[in-house]
Amino acid sequence: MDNAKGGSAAQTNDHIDRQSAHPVYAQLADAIRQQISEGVYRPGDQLPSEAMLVRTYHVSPMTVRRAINLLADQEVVSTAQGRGTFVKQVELATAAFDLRGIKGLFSSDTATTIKLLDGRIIRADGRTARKLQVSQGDTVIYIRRLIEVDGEPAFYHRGYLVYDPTRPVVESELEVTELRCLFEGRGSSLIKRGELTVEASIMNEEEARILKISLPSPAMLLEHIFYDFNDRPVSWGIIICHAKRLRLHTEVGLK
Amino acid sequence: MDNAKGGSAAQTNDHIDRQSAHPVYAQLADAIRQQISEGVYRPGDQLPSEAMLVRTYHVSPMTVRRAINLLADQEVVSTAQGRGTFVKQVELATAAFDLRGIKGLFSSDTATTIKLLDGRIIRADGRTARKLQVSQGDTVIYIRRLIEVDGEPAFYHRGYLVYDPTRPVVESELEVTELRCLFEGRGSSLIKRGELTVEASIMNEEEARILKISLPSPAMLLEHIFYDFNDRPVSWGIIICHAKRLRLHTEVGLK
DNA sequence: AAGTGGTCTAGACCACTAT
DNA sequence: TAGTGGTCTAGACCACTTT
Repeated sequence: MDNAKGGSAAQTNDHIDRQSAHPVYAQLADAIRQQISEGVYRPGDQLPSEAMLVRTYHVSPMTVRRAINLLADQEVVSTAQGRGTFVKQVELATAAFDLRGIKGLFSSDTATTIKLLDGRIIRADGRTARKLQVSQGDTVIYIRRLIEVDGEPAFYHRGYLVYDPTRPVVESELEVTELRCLFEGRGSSLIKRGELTVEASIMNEEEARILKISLPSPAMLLEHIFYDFNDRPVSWGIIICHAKRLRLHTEVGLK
Repeated sequence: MDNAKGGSAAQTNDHIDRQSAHPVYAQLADAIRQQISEGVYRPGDQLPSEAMLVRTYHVSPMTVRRAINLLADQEVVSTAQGRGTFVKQVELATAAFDLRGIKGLFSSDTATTIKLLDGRIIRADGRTARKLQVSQGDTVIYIRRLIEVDGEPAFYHRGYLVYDPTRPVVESELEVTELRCLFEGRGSSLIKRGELTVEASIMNEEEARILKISLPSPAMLLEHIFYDFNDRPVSWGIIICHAKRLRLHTEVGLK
């Protein structure tokens, strides 16, 4: 408005498109992220104050706030009350690996089948009893599954479920429950939370035979345990696969 | 206000404390999360509408919005324009493992030392040349480090840095740069982004000797590559450790 | 005292979904 | 058409940091 005179100062960066389907706060966040990526603002640098951004981009304080919050959530900037907003340096510790790769195996058009190798009632040994918070010797359901991808054995799953006489388990259920559904987010609504641990391992003879892999072979081991809404364990188990099947990859910093 | 009559209907959940240092939006998010955790709202259930929450908790629409956004970011609920807000089911694929455990080794009071085993200029082999985007045979800096925790060998790091004649590397720098700093978030401000890959492996003879581990041994392998603000590779390397040193753990769902 | 981020209001308007 | 989430405004007030 007030730059009628001295026209040459036209900025190239205050182009917020009000007509766009892309929200203003996201456009603003993108604009700032872009400038960081281009090196306009370097790690450690202070960003323009929120008031300044309000004037520069002609948006309301709340909108600027939201854009900054977005960048802060993404670890791109950090804010300090009373001091300012600063560009963050790359921090390895915040790198996060996810299991979206595995999800693809189930949800997409990949030919993934789950074979039930074994499913029977056994008595819990010490380890299983501890994990499922039952007494040693109590009956639990033991299942072994083989997940095949494109006709090749890929994942070998051994799991233990608490045996609930009031809710008998149908065998056909076992084949799909708890794995495909959990990865797709259609998990049983009985499950409130779970814990996952990933660890490197060396495949043993049985695992190698089932997965048709020659020894010795590095393996990735995924242990999982799920709890219901009473915080009681529901199931515990281990998924094992060849190291190459479960490579965790992530990126830090800006693209 | 309008519940002066029929007093018995006093809710136990509309207790937003305006005096608290805990922001209202966070208190509201906590209250909703708590009710989900208690089973008041089950996975798949629809939450009260935002307008309803405004009336129930006597806060402004923006504040409700922010609370819901928080829960949506945390994968606790999902929103659908025109339909409503719904409680999410546990989804394994969104589980994210981070490296905060490693950070603790460096930043805390743990006795962690970094020993430079080797640091010299070599000619890049095919693999290194490809990773660092230089020509095969070009000079690169090769370093080997041993990270000891509480006097015990813990991580073995082999890295390659592009050799920049304009910015000679001091040996003492090598001992700390790029590792401690990167984990603590005080990484060189020259680095814009990086890629990390975690993979299971079996320790080879050299690695086992340096880490003082008997073979055979499962190992976790962390490959990393960093880029500068010109999107040119700066360094590439591999950190290897015993499987038990790098166990990735995470939780899904609600506590 | 001046400048910074942090929260919150009380609406308005829009886009989408159901009926 | 009514109800839902989604965005945005134009401030106000507060807490904190720096000078």
